[in-house]
Amino acid sequence: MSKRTKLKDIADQLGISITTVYRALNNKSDINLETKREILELANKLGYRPNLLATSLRKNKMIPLVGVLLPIINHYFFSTVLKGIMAKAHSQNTLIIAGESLQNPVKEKKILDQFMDQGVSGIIMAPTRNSNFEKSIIPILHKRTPIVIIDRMYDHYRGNYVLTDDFGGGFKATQHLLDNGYKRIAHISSLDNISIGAERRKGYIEALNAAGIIPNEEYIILTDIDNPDAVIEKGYEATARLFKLKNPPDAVFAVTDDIAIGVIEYAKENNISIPEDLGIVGFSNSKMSNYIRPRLSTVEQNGFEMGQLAFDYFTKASSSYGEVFQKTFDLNLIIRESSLGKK
Amino acid sequence: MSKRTKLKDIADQLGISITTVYRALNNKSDINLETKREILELANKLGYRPNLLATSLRKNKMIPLVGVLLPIINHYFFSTVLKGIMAKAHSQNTLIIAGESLQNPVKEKKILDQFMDQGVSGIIMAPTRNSNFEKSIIPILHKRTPIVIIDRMYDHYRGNYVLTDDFGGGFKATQHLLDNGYKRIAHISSLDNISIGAERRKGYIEALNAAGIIPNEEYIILTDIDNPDAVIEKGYEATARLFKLKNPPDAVFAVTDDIAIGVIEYAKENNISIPEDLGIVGFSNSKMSNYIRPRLSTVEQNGFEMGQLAFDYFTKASSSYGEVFQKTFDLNLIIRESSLGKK
DNA sequence: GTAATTACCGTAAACGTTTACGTTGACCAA
DNA sequence: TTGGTCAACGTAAACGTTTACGGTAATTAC
Repeated sequence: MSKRTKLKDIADQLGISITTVYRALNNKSDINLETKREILELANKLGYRPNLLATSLRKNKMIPLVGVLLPIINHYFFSTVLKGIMAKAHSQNTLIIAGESLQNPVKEKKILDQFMDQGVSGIIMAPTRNSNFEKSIIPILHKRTPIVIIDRMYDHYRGNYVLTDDFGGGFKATQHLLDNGYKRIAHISSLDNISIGAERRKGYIEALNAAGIIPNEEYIILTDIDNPDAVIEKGYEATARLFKLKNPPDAVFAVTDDIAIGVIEYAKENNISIPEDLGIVGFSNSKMSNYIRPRLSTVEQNGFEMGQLAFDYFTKASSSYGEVFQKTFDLNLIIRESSLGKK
Repeated sequence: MSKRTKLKDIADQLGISITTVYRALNNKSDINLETKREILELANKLGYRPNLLATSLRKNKMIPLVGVLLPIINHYFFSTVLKGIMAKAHSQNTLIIAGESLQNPVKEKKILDQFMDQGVSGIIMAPTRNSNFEKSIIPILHKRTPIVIIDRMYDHYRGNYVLTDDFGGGFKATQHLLDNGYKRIAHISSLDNISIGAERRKGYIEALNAAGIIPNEEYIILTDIDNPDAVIEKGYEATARLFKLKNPPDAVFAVTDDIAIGVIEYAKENNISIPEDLGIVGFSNSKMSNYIRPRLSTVEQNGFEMGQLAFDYFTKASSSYGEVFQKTFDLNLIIRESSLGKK
């Protein structure tokens, strides 16, 4: 593998100066046409490509670059977050380098390192695990690169973030089911390592408590939602477990719309009618939730808006010293057919 | 706006050398603890951030960067393509800068320019319009940056690409409807500016011709699918138009799953039973297509595999002179409930 | 006492491109 | 001849960080 050719290589081979070569390649004046022709020919032969690091350094102009790290890319909510970030970024001539952690803390760390190596001027990320805080975030803070956390939270994080009120969302969803007459409300949740799952579960439990209902351990199922292509299936399986209980639930609050769709799939196959026999509420207002039948009641999450705000926070954080920007969006319940109450 | 502080600023203010400042900020040895403390304090006060251009230039280390430009980001097919590209890229320590053209040729050109300015070592893109070839692509080829076109085509493009056989897909879908007894098959297509729409439409027409059926102009509706959030609605409207005809169709081949879902929505609202009164086939095998009822027959497109191959082609093209890599995937029909034949 | 070690710090040259400025020789006018 | 103009090219200093190498003073060893 030969080294990359630079101006000096061309200059040396032709016995002329770097400046002349530069002039030829950049259409500057003060150069003989014949010389120029020779230079262009050799440059082409050697496959010369300017080193943009040197160029930008000298010209003191660098396109700002922001790293965006999300757990899953081909997922409606996260890809919409990315869209929101991009909308703002493009309007400010900022480029986005995107990475997918696939819920893998090792991969997350590696990508963040690459972001830093590449010289991003900021990072917007949804952490995979609650446990990766020190390894992933601290080193970045130490290099004074602005971070904005989105959607998910670390316990000890005190920096910029754009979150949603997952607790409140879980609370509202559960209370809505209670209000519509459902008594035995189950909850299909994620494993403990993801903050959003824990928060929504807390909201669910708190809503039950507020109604004087003692949460039933059997009604809470923790399931692995790491693999996006298998989540619906996971929801199906969890529902199957719930309906094997002596006293099955009459409603399910699902931590995710995809889980809820799995619940619906199970109900359809087993002739359980929704919402009469089983009320369902999902989470995120995915595109699908509005077109499945019965149309799925869900908690609205505006990924686009969140992404835009996250980028705004990055911008602000970049031009301020130590100031911290934080926002937790309230979540609205979208009531559709799947939770309209028992017959 | 004050200038960005550099090592020299700190060195001057403390009356020491740049090297010492450097040692303090990078945890090198050969430095007095007290000096280090002073430097860190001042650096923090001045908000020092290393210039990563200079760093990378000096270290002669630059992480390879590939620009990926897609029409829409929060769309199942394209986000899955992106996922495929990333899977390969991450495994090879390559970073991805992603852009969204939103079907806007001006935006497309601008983002491509930014990619080049940033110094990408390659570009993978799905073109927005058939018309933007010269403005967008030629300048990149001229700079000898490898390009891989994905999913969509330019008429005069002769470089690397990863496509699907949209013509064949349209043909198979239409023929399948014919085989299942549908006679009056309509087609909801995209506007002419997008190559995939034109190809699928050709396949539809060819299949009719092969069956000895003269395509009916009234059954072909061209609709704008640029705005992803409105596509389902567009499908709904197009269907409404079809059913206002004296002789409405008994089947619809939709250029997109989202369009097909709009068709289904219309059918449900108007008590048109699927597949008995109306057969439907979509395109792309979106996640939703398998969970909507009736489950949607569709043409399978493996975005993940396409993305992976596109990245492989970029890699190959980078290390070869002039060799061209091209692949057109055959498409399989996935037969589900929405096209099972007339009663 | 001298020699060797150590802790701390500075000098200067890189990385590749860009640019202000200077130089050379040719040509022409007076 | 002198002076001036112009085309064509070169010199050298930037951009900010990194690093090989050298230097000084103070400490330790013998």
